[in-house]
Amino acid sequence: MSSDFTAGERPESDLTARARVRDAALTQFAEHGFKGATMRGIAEAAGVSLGLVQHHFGSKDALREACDAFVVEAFRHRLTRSAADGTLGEPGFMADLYETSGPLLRYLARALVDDSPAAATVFDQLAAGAEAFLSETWPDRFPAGSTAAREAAAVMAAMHSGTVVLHGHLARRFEFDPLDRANTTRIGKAMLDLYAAMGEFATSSTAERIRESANAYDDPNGEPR
Amino acid sequence: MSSDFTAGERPESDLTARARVRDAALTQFAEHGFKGATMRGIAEAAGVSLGLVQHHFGSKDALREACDAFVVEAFRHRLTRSAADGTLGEPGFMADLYETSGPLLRYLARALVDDSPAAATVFDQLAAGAEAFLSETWPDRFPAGSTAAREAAAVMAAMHSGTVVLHGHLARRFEFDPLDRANTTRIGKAMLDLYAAMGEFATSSTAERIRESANAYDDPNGEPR
DNA sequence: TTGTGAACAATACAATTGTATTGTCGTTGG
DNA sequence: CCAACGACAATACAATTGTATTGTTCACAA
Repeated sequence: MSSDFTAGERPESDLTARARVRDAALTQFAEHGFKGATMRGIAEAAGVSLGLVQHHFGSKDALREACDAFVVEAFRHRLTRSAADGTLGEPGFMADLYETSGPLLRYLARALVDDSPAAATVFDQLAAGAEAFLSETWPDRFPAGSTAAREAAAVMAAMHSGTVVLHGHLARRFEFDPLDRANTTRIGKAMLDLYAAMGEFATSSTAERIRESANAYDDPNGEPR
Repeated sequence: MSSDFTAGERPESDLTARARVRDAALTQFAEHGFKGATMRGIAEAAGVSLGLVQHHFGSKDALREACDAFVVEAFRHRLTRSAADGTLGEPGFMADLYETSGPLLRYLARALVDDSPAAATVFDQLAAGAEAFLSETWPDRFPAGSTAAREAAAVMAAMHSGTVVLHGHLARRFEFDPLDRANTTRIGKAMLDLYAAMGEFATSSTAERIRESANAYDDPNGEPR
């Protein structure tokens, strides 16, 4: 509640010990995974004793739940705000997120592949936001509540999350320091270029052939429903 | 070398014990992560003793390296083949991959976020394939060897990998069993629909405004170089 | 003042886990 | 025939790790 983890620089010392432990846990979980992170490692990173970590959170599972709740709340804030001004569908949204709250996103990336319930919640919110964006922008193609909108939004959420979860590999290919700011906008621009090109591909005859072969796979008899 | 892990059904019993241990390790590592998986769990899943796992692979790290090498080789095969017939850029490629070699992909998904060297190799091959696809399809927009091609390809690799790494969440939103075949094609079709729509967005005036604001961020002075 | 409880630390303990050691059995090469 | 070697198993061992226990300090209310 009272951590400025999401806002750029943090004093690191004026935080309550409990908040410092939670922040350290977020980083350790993100870096080594839930199993890989240790209570003692978290305590050391937070500059407190092992006993204090237990005193405030009880168990390792409870600590994870606290981290999950914190991340869910932080992203809910962020997502509702971006959904309000309609920037959620923009390709730069994810890159921007990574800039302002790196540790949070790295934790979320881990949680997404460990499929913790918190990650599912955030992903669902992301997909819901994407669905709203698609339905508002193209009401004809993605009617609100349609499965077309729902499925396209899910894919959009997965693909855009991919640029976050795989941010390390992306950075290696871009040849810049993954922690360096002012470089994440290049990812957003590359996404726009890619979308522009692949948009043509998706409406080409080649793509149409792919769609048909996919239909044939879904329905081998080729009969109309 | 002699495992048909990548080909649909596997007899599970006519494999050499060493291969069965490797296959079990792939599944266990994919399911619980490297730290979370245990030697004893792998031995039990393979139906052998703990001692045999050590006898064949020496240590847990060596076992991971063996898994890495196997996965890299399997994907190299698959990618070079798909690059040959030009299907690598098609949105259904990833979904198709998931169908035919699910355990392999789940292992790769874990490796990608644990950033093992093997995952980096596969991702680089994926990005290289995507770059070739882009440069061949749009030589004007993505000239071979240009940074535009390189960066767009990296983003494409990350986004498409996202549909694999986050396949569990995708399946939850699609409301079908992630292990069920004949459903992954719907992901490919949704990707085409999304690309078609976002392609228009990427060429809209809104996107152009985004590009400009990104440029301003890169170069606050706005001065020409 | 006193005592009550929270913040914080140090230690003890049992379970897990990777690895080393030792042993058995079947095959194979001389 | 037998020695050697690899496949395979059982056990032992030390290190790590989560958690329980106990103790200390200090603020604050009665």
